[in-house]
Amino acid sequence: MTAIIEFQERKLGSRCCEGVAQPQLDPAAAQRLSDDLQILGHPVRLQILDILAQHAGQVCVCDLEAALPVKQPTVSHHLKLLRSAGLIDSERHGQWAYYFIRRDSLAELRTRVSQWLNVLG
Amino acid sequence: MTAIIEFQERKLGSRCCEGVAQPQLDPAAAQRLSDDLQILGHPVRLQILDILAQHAGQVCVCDLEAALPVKQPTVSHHLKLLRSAGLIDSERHGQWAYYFIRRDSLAELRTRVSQWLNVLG
DNA sequence: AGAGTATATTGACAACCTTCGATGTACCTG
DNA sequence: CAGGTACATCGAAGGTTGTCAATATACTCT
Repeated sequence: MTAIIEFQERKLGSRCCEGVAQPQLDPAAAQRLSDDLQILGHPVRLQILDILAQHAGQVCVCDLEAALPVKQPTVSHHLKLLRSAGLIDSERHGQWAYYFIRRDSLAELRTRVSQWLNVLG
Repeated sequence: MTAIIEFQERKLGSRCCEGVAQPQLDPAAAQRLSDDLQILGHPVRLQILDILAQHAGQVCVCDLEAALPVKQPTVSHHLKLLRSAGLIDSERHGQWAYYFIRRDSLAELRTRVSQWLNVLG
C-alpha cells in the first residue's frame, strides 16, 4: 500500500503507455532462459537430475523407474528431453544404459539462471 | 565415454534395479521447486518480471502491453498467474493498476532455486 | 447521465505436455 | 537359435497452457 508513494506519480488523466518501459531481456534471451527453466520445471525431471547427481554414471533406466512414480516409457521420455536439452548423456554397457549429468552444460545453465536471478533481485 | 570407468562397474548379468538410488528431493519438495521453475518458465512472464524489477511501482498494464508481444487479455492473464504465485502484487490508482514485485517472495524463491542448483552442481 | 479509457474476466480454440500400453530393437544367456 | 531382460519408440488419450475477441467492470471527465 505504500509501494508507489515514494515515486513521482504519473499525472492522472494523462495518456499512459508512453513506451517508457522496455525489458532489458531481449526476446531471444527471454526465450533461452525460459527454455532452461521449463526443462527443469517438472518434478520427475528434477528427481532424475537429483539422482544422477548423487550416483553419477551408475544409474540405469530401471533404477530410475524404481525410484520414480512413473512407468518406464515415461522415464525414457523425460530422459530424452533432458538429453535433447544437453543436460545429460548416456553410455550403453551391454543391455543397460547408464545415464550421467553433463556437468559442463549444467554449469552453463546454472550460470544463466543465477545471473538472471541476481539481475532481478 | 570415460564417465563410468572410474566407478566400480555393476556386475554384468546381475539383476539391476536394487532400489539403491533414491532422490534426496522428496516428492513435495520436487513439486514445489517445479512450481517455482514453471512459473518462471515463460518468456512473457520473464519479461514482465524484468520490467517490474526496473520500474517498480510505476508500471501499469498498458505499459506492459506496449512492451510485450501479446495482447492485453494475455498480459492480464500472466499477471494473474504471477500474482497467484505470490511474486507480484498491484495497487489500483484511479483507472490504472500499478504492478510491482514482491521482493520478499521473490527472494524466497531465489533461495530455493539457488540452493537446489548448488546441491546439484 | 453519457462517452471514453484501463483493466479483468469469460469462453473458445489450438497447441503442447504427460502418461502409458503396445510394440520394436538390441543384447545377453543357456 | 529361443527365451528373457533392458531400453526406445509409437500412438492414443487426457490434461494443461497460451492466446485473443468479446464482454464486463470500474473509474474519469464533461
